[in-house]
Amino acid sequence: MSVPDSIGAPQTDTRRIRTRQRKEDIASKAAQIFARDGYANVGMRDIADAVGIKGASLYHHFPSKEDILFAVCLTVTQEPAETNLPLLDAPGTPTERLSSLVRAHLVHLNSRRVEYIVGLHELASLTTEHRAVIEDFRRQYQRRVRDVVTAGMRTGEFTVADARTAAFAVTDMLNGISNWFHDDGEMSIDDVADTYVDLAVHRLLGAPQ
Amino acid sequence: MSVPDSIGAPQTDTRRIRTRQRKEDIASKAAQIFARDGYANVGMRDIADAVGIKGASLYHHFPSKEDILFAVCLTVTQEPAETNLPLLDAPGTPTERLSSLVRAHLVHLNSRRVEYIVGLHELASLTTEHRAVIEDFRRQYQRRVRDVVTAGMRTGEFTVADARTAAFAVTDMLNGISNWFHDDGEMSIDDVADTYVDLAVHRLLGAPQ
DNA sequence: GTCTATACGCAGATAGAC
DNA sequence: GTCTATCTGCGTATAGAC
Repeated sequence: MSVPDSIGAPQTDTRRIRTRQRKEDIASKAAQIFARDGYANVGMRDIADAVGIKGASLYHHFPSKEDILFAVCLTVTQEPAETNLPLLDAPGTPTERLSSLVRAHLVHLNSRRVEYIVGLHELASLTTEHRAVIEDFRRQYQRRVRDVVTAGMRTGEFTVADARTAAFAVTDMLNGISNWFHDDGEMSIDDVADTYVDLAVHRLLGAPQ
Repeated sequence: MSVPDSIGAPQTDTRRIRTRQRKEDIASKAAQIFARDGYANVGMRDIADAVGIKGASLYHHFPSKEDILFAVCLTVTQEPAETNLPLLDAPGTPTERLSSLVRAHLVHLNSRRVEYIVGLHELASLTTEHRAVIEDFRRQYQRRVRDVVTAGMRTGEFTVADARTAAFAVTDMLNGISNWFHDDGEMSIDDVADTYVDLAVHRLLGAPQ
């Protein structure tokens, strides 16, 4: 409200944004290398090289190497939980709502493909505390998928017998894509999304059409 | 043929078998710890402790830690390739043959659950040469699944549009089970196998019944 | 085949200047 | 916010006796 604030705040914000972008750049570059070589086989110096700074400078942005891994894992668990799950609360049938989630999931997976590889493979290298946070997000996501499957079973749209197993089958199908899909292949991610809505929602779960 | 041979050979064989069992014991114990803590976070001393010997003694059985990992990875790629894939050459329709493969795959996965977790998560820590061997087995397996899907599409049993994508969906579903299935839950592995034959072969691929 | 003792290189992390 | 310099410990692997 006061004059000092209105002058000082923008500068502080700008600096904060630049710092945040640097953090995101580090996490993004690190994810690329982690995905290719495995978290444990990557040194802080390797990450620093990719960013264009020296190893010690990384510690200005992250307190430890494990915190970089944690940031990468959050990207593929917190972001989908916060961005995709609300789609399950939108109006529409279970078929429509789950189809939206599948599409959103695949768009996100495609935009963060290396992060998904890391997040699905390197959980064991997180501290117990960080791992618990990540697994909470995953459990939450899994539970919401299971719940919409149960909802579709109640309406009669989905014809499977066991919601829990079917939900695992669906999420495993979706996340598995990170291991074989490449942007430069014959199919676009939208092609894959169309195919997977058909395979998972209509065929596997039995939704009409 | 000579007397010395007929006396000496059994002893040598016995020793060879004992040595092999020791190797398998080491690989099996190592797989358990790798699956829980991650390959890179496990020391040779940890493995040795689990086996009941000292760290240095492991080098009598394996030339390096990475060779233990390689042995574990072979268990979940070479064994299924050699044991399960012949089921696809047996008499029967594509539906029947793929259903046999799915059941055999899940029985094997259940008997080697921790090895699957390791084999699916730690490939990046293999040497380039070993990794190539493992990926060859996986490609071979994936290709044979795709081929039987294609065969089923030709006979009209399977109603999917793209064999490659459908085959990935099926194998990703199957392997994903290693991350959530536990022997002590409500379902037996045979229950899961029945469910997955239904979900993957009949529902997802569209085989009648 | 297992042991004790040890070599030794690497990688995560810190100190402190600029 | 990045640098140079450095510490330090850990963990794979080896040597060689039993």
